[in-house]
Amino acid sequence: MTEINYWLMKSEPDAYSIDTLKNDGETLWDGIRNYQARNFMRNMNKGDKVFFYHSNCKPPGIVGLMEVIDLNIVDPTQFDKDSKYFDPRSNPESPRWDCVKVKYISKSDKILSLPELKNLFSEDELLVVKKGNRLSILPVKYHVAKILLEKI
DNA sequence: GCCAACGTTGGC
DNA sequence: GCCAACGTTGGC
Repeated sequence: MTEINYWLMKSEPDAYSIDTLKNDGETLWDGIRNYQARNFMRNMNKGDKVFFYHSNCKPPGIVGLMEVIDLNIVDPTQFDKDSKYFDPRSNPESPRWDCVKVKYISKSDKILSLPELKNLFSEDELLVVKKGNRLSILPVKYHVAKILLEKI
């Protein structure tokens, strides 16, 4: 019996938006080049739910929900010289970066904006409301996730 | 192992 | 555009 956990993953809508995911159906969450964020992905299980967060836009906030459907996938962009995520220090024998595959579940009727999230949760409850937090993948506590699921 | 310089993220 | 936060790099 594998535990279902909850996460939040950020993407700039100009780069990859909830609408793009809705259209694609599923996608590889590649291009993560931060060890902490990568390690969170390594802790994911199939069936985990992920809140999709639009960052670096107005307003930033949660815009939908997705689900983890595949694990431990070698990130192909690290070997692609034409990719902005190319990593010359990674090699195929021991890939440095991996990722998960997610599928679209739902898009919110209305964005749950960062100011609203700050009203609902403290920094300790939900890391994304913490000032200066740059991590693009964050765990979400169960009791927080339950509240979020009712609001998106 | 320390730390200064530098780069990136992302809200405002 | 500014800047706070903080990860990464490289010299020593």
